[in-house]
Amino acid sequence: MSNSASDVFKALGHPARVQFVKLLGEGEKCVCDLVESVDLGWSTVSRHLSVLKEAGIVTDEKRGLQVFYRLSLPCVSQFIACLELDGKTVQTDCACHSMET
Amino acid sequence: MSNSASDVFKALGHPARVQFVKLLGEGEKCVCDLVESVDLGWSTVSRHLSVLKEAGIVTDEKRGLQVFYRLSLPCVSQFIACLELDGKTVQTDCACHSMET
DNA sequence: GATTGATTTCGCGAATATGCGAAATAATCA
DNA sequence: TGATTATTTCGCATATTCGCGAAATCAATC
Repeated sequence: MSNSASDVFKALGHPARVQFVKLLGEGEKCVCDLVESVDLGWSTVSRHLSVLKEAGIVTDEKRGLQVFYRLSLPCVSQFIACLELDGKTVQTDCACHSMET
Repeated sequence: MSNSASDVFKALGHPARVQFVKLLGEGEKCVCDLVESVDLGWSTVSRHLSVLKEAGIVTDEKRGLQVFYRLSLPCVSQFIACLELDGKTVQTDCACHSMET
């Protein structure tokens, strides 16, 4: 009955949040970078990030004045790439839950 | 801007729909099977299935009186299994978009 | 200690999703 | 043809999500 997978999916069910995960796939970013990448206000972006955080998809760390976000569920970023191959190709490999602490 | 990946995620962002995808991972099922697997009325289940269909995650086929659903995006079912390993294990492989027509 | 800069929280109205029962379809059978 | 079974569509009420601007935090600096 308890379906934590659906919480992860729900958290990813918004274009801005997918966009953030894609960017974070390149490495950590501060909120300012993420705000720039999307046509939304700071408060809205912040809320989207907290949704991703609650779902366990990202973590944040405050350094100085800025807050940096990074992917904590790297397989999500790979799965997105996978979806965007759009039915054409057969797949490589999927490193769900890579072994970071 | 157009983020079809987020449409797939949004479609999966409900426990019943994840449940259906998991069952369909075992093979095709008629709507009656899916209704049984969940505590919701027929009309609700039917709507959930149409959400999955619109997102390209399942296809349906009518045979006689019954409608059968099957996964059209098998990697989704694998990704769910992957998520449910819950951070413990390193991953096998992810057959996104297997080569059915 | 007051100010500045980066980010989050709050409260709101508007849009969307959810679940239901009733009615509509569609295929089969008598 | 009319009844039966399986499923979908519709309309409604409730609940959740979205995006915004204003106000609140919080760390660094003056």
